[in-house]
Amino acid sequence: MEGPLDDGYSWRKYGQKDILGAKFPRGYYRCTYRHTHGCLATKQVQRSSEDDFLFDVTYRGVHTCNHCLQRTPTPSPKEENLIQNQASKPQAHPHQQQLLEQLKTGLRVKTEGFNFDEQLLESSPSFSFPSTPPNCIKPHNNLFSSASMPENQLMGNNSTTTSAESNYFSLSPCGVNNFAGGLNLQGFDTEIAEIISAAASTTNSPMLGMDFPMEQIEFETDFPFGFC
DNA sequence: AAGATTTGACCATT
DNA sequence: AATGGTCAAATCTT
Ligand SMILES: [Zn+2]
Repeated sequence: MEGPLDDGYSWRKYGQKDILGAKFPRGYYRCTYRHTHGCLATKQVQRSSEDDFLFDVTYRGVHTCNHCLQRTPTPSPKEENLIQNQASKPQAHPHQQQLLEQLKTGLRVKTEGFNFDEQLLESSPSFSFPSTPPNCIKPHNNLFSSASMPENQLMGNNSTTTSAESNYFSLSPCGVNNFAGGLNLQGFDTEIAEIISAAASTTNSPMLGMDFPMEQIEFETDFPFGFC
């Protein structure tokens, strides 16, 4: 029924747990192609305690399944409005939805330096697996960045989804995480390749018009073998 | 029959 | 002992 919007990948649920403090259980998913293609990407979905239509989604690992043709994430299209969310912390960056997409698609993102977009764009589907080769693609540094993008989706039957995409993007240098928002990644230490968490709001209250659905993505990278 | 979900047991950490 | 994450058998869906 409702879950966070589709992120374009296909996942297989392998567990669910009640988490202390949370009113809803957390679902554990791993890439459908784990065995067939050895893809180790996983994600966790947790419905937010307070905002009922918010979901925190945490991605871990990158997809190495070049096969999965990822469908376009969620709804389609285009849209136009964006809403800045209240939230906020980060600086908003206007253009870059693509980024998001990429993010979502999991193909990494990170840019090295600090800043910006341009580079981000490069990360494209072309290369795929980071697994082995550390560096290159992914940034050698582990910085993690977070972005948020709002998205709307109506549920019920008709789904019109309008969505906006404004995103915020923030990067921080090695190690520190500062996303205030909502989640925390607990320790990042060992070997997590990459974690991305996103909170997506899904359906909203049908009637009320506003929700600002927002989706937030955060992710953390660990040094593949790297440094930092 | 094959693939996906559900769900409690089981394991690792703290 | 309490938590969070994963496994796997039973079950449901294609
Ligand atoms: Zn995958």
